[in-house]
Parts: sequence; C-alpha cells; structure tokens
Amino acid sequence: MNEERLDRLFNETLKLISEQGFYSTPMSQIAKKSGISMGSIYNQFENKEILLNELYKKIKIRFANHVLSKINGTESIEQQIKHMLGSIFYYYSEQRSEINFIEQYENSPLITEETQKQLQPYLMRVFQKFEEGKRKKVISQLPTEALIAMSFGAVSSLAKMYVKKIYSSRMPDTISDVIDAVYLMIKG
Amino acid sequence: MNEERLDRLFNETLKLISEQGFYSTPMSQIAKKSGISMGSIYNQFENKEILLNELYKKIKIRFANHVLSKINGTESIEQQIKHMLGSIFYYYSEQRSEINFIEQYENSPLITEETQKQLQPYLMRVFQKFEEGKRKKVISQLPTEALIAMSFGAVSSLAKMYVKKIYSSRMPDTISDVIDAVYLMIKG
Amino acid sequence: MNEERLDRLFNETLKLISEQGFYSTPMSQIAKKSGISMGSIYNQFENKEILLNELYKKIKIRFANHVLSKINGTESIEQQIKHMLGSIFYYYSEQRSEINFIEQYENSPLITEETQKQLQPYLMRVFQKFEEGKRKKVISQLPTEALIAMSFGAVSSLAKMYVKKIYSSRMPDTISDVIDAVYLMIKG
Amino acid sequence: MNEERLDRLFNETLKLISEQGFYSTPMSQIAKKSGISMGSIYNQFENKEILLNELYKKIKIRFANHVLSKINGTESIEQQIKHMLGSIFYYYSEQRSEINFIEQYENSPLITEETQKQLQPYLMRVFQKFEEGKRKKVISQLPTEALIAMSFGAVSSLAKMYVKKIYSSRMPDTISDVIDAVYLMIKG
DNA sequence: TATGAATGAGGATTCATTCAT
DNA sequence: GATGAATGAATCCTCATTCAT
Repeated sequence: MNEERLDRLFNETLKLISEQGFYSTPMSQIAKKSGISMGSIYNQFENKEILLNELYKKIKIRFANHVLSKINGTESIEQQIKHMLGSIFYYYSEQRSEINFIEQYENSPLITEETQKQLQPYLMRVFQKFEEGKRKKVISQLPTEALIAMSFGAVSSLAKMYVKKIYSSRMPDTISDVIDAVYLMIKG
Repeated sequence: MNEERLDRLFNETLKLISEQGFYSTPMSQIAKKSGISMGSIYNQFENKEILLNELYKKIKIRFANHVLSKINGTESIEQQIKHMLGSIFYYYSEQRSEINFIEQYENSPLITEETQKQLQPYLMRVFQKFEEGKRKKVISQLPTEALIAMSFGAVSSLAKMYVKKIYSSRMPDTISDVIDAVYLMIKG
Repeated sequence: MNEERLDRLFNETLKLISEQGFYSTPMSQIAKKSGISMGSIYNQFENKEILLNELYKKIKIRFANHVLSKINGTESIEQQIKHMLGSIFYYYSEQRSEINFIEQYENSPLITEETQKQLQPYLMRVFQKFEEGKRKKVISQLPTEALIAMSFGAVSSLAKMYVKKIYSSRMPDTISDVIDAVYLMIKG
Repeated sequence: MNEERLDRLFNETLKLISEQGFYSTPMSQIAKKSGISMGSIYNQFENKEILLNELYKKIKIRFANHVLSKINGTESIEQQIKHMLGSIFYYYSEQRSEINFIEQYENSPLITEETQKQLQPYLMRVFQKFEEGKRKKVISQLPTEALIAMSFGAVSSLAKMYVKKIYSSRMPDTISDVIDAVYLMIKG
C-alpha cells in the first residue's frame, strides 16, 4: 500500500473513531470512507486491533514530536518548559480528533505494556529536560516523573475542560497566567 | 429488584467491565456472574447503555461524596483543599475498578451532556469552596474552573502514574510534598 | 434445545453436507433448512467444527449399532460374521447420506485421534466376535484387526462400487456369493 | 509455464493439501510455497477447482502406473495379481500424501463423473488381467468389477489401518500372508 | 416478577480471482 | 508470460434483546 493510501486510511480511521468510538466503527465503514477495500486493509494490518494500535502509535509520536519541537532552543529551562506546556495546551485544544482517539485508546483494554514501552524513547528528552532543571536547581527536587505527571496532567485537564466549554470561553486570555501557575507548582 | 440484588449486579458489572472493557463484556456474562437473569436485568434497565449509564452515575457520585467528605470541617481553606486533593489521590490509587470504569466511560461515545449535567450539583460544593478561597485571597484569582481542573488533573495524573508503577514505589513518602506543590499552583 | 429440534438440526445438516460437502454448506443454510436460528445452533455447539464432530459421532454410532445388532444371536460364528458383512453392505448401499458424510469426515483434517478413540468401545464387540472365531479355529489366525479391516474394506468397497453403478445392477443377485467369497478370505 | 515450475507447483500443492485439507489451503499459500505467483497459477489453471482436478488426475495416473507396472511380466496370473495387491499395499503405506489427497478428493463434491471416466483407460488393463484369470478359471466367476473392488478394497483398508497404527507394527511380517488371504477371496 | 432459550442483524475476517504493470 | 496488490462477496460467529413459561 503506497503512502498516500496509507495516509488516507489513517486519517479517515482517526476521524471516524474519534466521532463514533472504536466499537461503533466497523471496518466496512473505514474501508468505504477511506476508499480502501477491506481486503487491502487486512493485507496491511493483521486485524482491527493492530490497525488501531498502529494508528495510536503514529498519533502519539506526532504529539510527542509537537511537544518536543519546543525544547531545541537556547532559551532558559523555564522558557522551554513553559513552551512545552503551552504546546500541550494547544494540542489538547485544537487537535480534538487526535486527543480523543488517544484518550479512548489509553483507557481501553486495547492498550498494552508493550506499546507503552515502545513510546518511551520519545519521552526521554522531556525527562532529560526536567532532570536538567533539577540539577540547575531551577525546579523542585520532587521525583522527575512526578513533576512531569503533575504539570502535564494539570495542563491537559485544563485544556479538556476548556474545550468542553464547561468553562465558557475566557480561557485564551489567561493561558499564559495558567501556565505560569503550573510552573509555580514544579518550581516548588 | 431488591437492593441486595441490585448491588450485586452493579458490583459484578463494575468488576467485569474494569477488567475487560465495555464491549468485551456481554450482558450474558454480567447475568451469569451476578446471578441475576438477563430477563431481570432488562426488566430493570431498558438496555445495556442505560445500565452502564446508571452504574456510571452511581460510581461518580460515590467518588464525589468521598472527596466532599473532606470539606465539612472547620479547618482552614488550605487544609480543606489539601485534604480533598489527598482523597482524590487515594481514590485514584486504591479504587482501581471505579476509576478505570469512570475513565473508560468518560472517554467513550456513551457519555452524554445530559449525564454530565446531572452530576453538576455534586461538584457545586467543591466549586464554592474554591470561590471562598478566592474571596478570602488565600488562593489565586484565576477562573475557578481552571483552578479545579488544574489541581485535580495534576493529582489524578500523578496517582495514575504512580499506580502504573512507571514511577517505582517511592511515592507514598512524598504524597504530602506533592500535594503541597499542587497547592502552590493554585495559591498563585 | 429439545430433542425434536436437535434431531431436525442433525438430519438437515447431514442431508445438506452429504449433498454439498462441509465447506459448501454455510451455517446460515443449515439454520434456514432446519428452522433453527444460528444463535441457537451456536448456543448448543461451540462452532461449526464441533457441530460436525458431534454429528459424525452420532452417525458412526448409529452405523455401529446397526452392524452390532447382527451378532446377538445364537447362530454359528460364520453366520454371525456373514450377517455383519451383509449389514455393512446394506448400510453402504442404502444409507447414502450417512456413508457419504462419514467418508468425507474421515478423510478430512477435521477428524482427530480423540474422536476415533471415543468410538473404540463400539467396535469392541466386533473385535471380540472375531477373536472368538479365532479361538474356535473357524477363522484365520491373522491379526484380528487385519481380518476386520480386510473383510469390512472388501464389502464396503464393493457396496460403493455398486452404488456408483460403475457396476451396472446385477449386484443384488450375487450379494450372498460375494459375502461367501469375503468369508473365504478370513476363513484362511 | 515450464515443466520444472509445474512440477514444483504440483508437489507443493500436494504437500500442503495433504497436510491441511483443500479448504484450509489458500491459493496464496500455494503460490508462496511453490514460488509461483498467483497470476501464473491462474494463467495455467482457470481456477482452484481445475488445479486440484488436474493434480488429482496426475496423481491417480501415477498410482495406476505403479500398480500396472506389476502386470507386464510373464509370471502366472496369480503371481501378477498378488504383485498388484502388494504394490497397492505399498503405495497406501508409503505414499501418504498422494493417498491422502486422492481420498480427500474422491470423497469431496469436487469429483465428477467426467473425471472418473477419463481415468477408466488406466484401469482397463487391470480389468483385462482379471478377465483373463476368469477365462483361465484360476479365479472366481464373480463379476470382474466385484473382484477388483473387493480385493483392492481389502488391501487398501488393511494398509490404512496399518498406517494409523491402530494395528501396532507387526504388519510387515504378515503382508504376504495377508495377500495370500485376499487372493483366496478372489480365487473363490 | 424472574428466568434463560431463542432470535438474527451486524461485524470481523478470509480468500478466490482479477488486472495493471 | 510473470507478478502480487487490490478487491469484496461470502462466511463464521457474537451478543443485545425478546418473550413464553
């Protein structure tokens, strides 16, 4: 299957599943929407579960790269971490299909230890950045994983709430305030 | 259906679904495990979706009550909020089936605006407590929903990570440190 | 599933498969013809393979009982064996569906050692009858299994050929001659 | 398609089907194992059924020639017939794949009258040999087809039983005894 | 009200066959 | 000729739901 077809398959699958859920999206519908026959899909992916797993990895890596793109600079650690948090917020707010898919998948029995492990390398650079911050004493000495979980969890929850409009629409004005607050938490 | 049977039904459903997921848990299995016939289940709940929705509400309310039980005291706002955060951490760490079910449900197409609204009253008291903090200037003036989302998001992410053992097992020692850090974030 | 329905299912399955073969007979057709829904069939039999296996055992036992019914008498060993051979000939000639099914099954990868073993007890009495003949010196001292295989193989081949009409239709006249000939073989 | 490729195709097909059965052996697997592309197979054989039919005829003829090779001699009719029976026994015992394929095919709905007729010429010489025996009064006056069916059926059943090891392993010692016994049957 | 056998629409998957290269 | 990716009809099987007892 050439790249163009594969892309189409992934994109349509993502769209359908984020709208309808895994189990309300039959393979036949994926085939129809993407214009790829079921036979070809099964030629490429052993079964539905594997298709979804591959899609998950692809999207998760794309997300990781988006966040990582903010930590290449020569800025201060504080600026780099705040940029990361900002791009997480952005991704959660804007890339609704991707985030919806990721959260469905991560809370389903489909996810495996194995898959999680395969994605670890992509998180390594984030990890190292926080460790660097700890060494330089610009952030708290709490366990690194804790700092990452707390800050990423805070920002993503915020963004999800924002999108759900439970919280009307004043958010954009306060994003940088909010990220400053989150940074206070990890600064200690 | 008497209360004892209903409880049994809910408990077994929760257990099965948290282990296998919604779509890998047939009604027939629920009937068998709970010792309630399928006829009786359908007599009580129009269909599977409604059964799950009722179970979701029941569990979510139980969770809310657990957290709310911490804000009845005469302690300082800070103490009360820290207790809430602590009980969220506890719940996420210990009540695995409940949390797993909740997260599956909230990330599935089964959840509806309607259901979310029905649960709003239970969050009202949390909301009021944060508002009180803002009035008394002991916490930040950021939007209340933002403060709640950030702090609850930080603690729950932390707890989930802790459980997954990505973060080995030193966590219990640092829970209060971590909660202190989260409080810094909302204190502003 | 009550006995009447089960009988209907077995009979229609037998008929369809002997006409069309295993793999050209979908479960849906079996369901339709027998008037039993697919759900009910799968409620009773885990899968198609198991349904066919059960049918095979049932038919094979019926066949065995038909043959065994001839060796209860007080006649001479020779008479009893000749009667058995006659009833094999009859069965192969008349019960076309049963024989066709049995031969399809025994030459397919569906048959298992296990199934063969389960049917052994039904052949025991035949075995003992031949052993008795050997003890009484009325038949050859060749291995008992060989005597059975040879004589049953001869008669069944004969019957199959007869049915296929390769051999026109004079057979009925000579059945007893033929059985006498077969008996010569085992008499030694 | 050159002869070498065709041979490879037939051999691999035979092997696969004798191990897995017709319907558990996809064309794609045959293509892969034989190293012949599906396109080439379909270029040579209109469809799967025709491929199998051609293979059947090829194997059946090979078997027939093996048996016929025993009746060219100048030996007595008795010796020639016994040699044929011996070679049938040998073939059934040793050429497991071929025999398995033949029996699967002959008991499936794939076999046609037409195919059977095409193979008749190969049996003609066997037929004539038995007729000669009848004329010379060295064997029974039963219908020739009956004599052939009985004797071939007896020997092949014996060999199949022997292979299945139901009958442990003493057989080789007694083959000639057994063939003598079979000859008694046709001698009358 | 409780039961659970019966139903059949719906979905995942397979595989013979085609055809553009 | 040779290739093998692409096709989609056909099949097995599942499971939410019903209803006679």
